[in-house]
Amino acid sequence: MPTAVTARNHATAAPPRRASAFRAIAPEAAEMPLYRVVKRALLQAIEDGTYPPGAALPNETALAATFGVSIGTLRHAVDELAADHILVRRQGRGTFVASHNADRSVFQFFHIERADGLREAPTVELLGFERARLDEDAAQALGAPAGEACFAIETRLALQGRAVAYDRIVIPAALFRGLTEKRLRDRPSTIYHLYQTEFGITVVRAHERLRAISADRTVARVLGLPHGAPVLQVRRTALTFGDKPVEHRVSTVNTSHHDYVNLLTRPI
Amino acid sequence: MPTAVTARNHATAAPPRRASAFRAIAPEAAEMPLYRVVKRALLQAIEDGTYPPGAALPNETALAATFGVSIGTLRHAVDELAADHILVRRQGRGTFVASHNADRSVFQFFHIERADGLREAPTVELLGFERARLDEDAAQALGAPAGEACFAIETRLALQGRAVAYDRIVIPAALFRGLTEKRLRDRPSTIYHLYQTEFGITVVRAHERLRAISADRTVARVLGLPHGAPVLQVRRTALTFGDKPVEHRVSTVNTSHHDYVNLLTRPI
DNA sequence: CCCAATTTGTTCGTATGTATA
DNA sequence: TTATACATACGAACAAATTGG
Repeated sequence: MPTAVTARNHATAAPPRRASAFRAIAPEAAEMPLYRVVKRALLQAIEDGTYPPGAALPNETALAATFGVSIGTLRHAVDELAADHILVRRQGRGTFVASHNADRSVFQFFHIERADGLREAPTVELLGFERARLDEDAAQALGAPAGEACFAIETRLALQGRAVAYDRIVIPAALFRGLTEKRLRDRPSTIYHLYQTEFGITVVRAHERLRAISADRTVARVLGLPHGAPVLQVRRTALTFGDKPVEHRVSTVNTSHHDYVNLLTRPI
Repeated sequence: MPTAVTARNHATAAPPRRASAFRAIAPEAAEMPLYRVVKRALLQAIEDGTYPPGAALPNETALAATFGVSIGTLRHAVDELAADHILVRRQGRGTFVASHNADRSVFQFFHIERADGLREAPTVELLGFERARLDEDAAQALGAPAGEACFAIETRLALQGRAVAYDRIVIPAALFRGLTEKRLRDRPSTIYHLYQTEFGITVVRAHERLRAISADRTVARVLGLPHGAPVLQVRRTALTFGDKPVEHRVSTVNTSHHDYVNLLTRPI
């Protein structure tokens, strides 16, 4: 729950701007603007489950009162969280914690579309599920020691019945305690939705590094390509709050009929 | 020059919110919020050269007065333009029209970096320059009829002396009247800086479609790769204001030692 | 080195418009 | 229709960064 703080009066006499009780509980934020302190507090409340995914936040007036800031300052904080896809605002309804419905996962994290521009959600087929140990690459990506316990998941993604990508996913076992092949197979929605609803892990952003490689035997078999065919390799690190890595994924994509699409910067 | 408008008083009596002279000069914006009308007017002023790249805008108080809006509304408009990299704000100095210095071109439009994460600006070598006619692909990307006159430019990009990318650039001749190989070769900075300073064309964003292909003879020769090696093909359409396409570029990248990097969403 | 002027950044508060249930 | 919530717009005061004297 966000900490209640005493209201401050800005225009009069001159209460020192940095002396609010609110700031006192976040000493590391000493020289941070107030709206950013509020943003952090909201993030913290989302992380610790005070406001779970899909939940509505209190209205702006109430939130501002809770934090002891003006509604303008509160809105500034919420604006940034909305820009980061952490919150979703809906006029007339409220402000909600973003949840990993199919749309979000597809539009924010899935970048493959047909060469003619048709965009749709892939069908996912589970090819493998096993307990394993982090190899060097995955360990580095996850910021964990090599050899640590993990789950290794393999899936094949298809668009219009055509196999398009072969994904090898590595996630730390410590974060996903109790994951079983059955739970993974029976998930009703995307895998990021499963992370969120079953393990309380919300993927908020990711970075990807791409290169062209030749299909090895495994890739060729899974994607139905000739051995040695050029394929796109996408290495993704998915991050949760505080830029903590929670998933390492290597996608190998057949780009004969599909493209990886990158829309740079925001539209005007 | 931004059009001066009579100031409106919001809090009192009740002058109809939609009846300002400002709105009257932009009838298509009838149902657009005021801050967005201001944003469009600023964009227009930047496009038509009232505020050229690098120029300082009048200060916020003056701009707000010019448009006849409150400073909060003016700031809302400027905020969005800054988020779009059209304007750059500097506390204590002013607000400036973004210009295509090397940094901007590199950080906003160049996505190749060494596999170990080292990021630097490429050295560019001009391989070819000729007048040509738009082929089907380029015509579609540029939204122009095939066969129209264009310039076809070929460059090789190197990082630390190693050839990394082979770029084929197509730009409409009509937009770049007077471009010569010498002017291109003698440019002091990036090619987008040349577009901006010599032809008044500012690239504000772009979209890219990526796929893996096999190096043909030309690519193999230019990049020093074996024929058939897997390479990354990046097809970029660069856009200016109003999402008007101004450049079509096909980059072919040797990703043996470098990656194409995509940082998804904004940092928190 | 410090001071004053200028400009954006932050914060406050209030009133009204618009979408939703 | 009414109530609620976010969206837009107004205005004011002070903080912080920059520049030039």
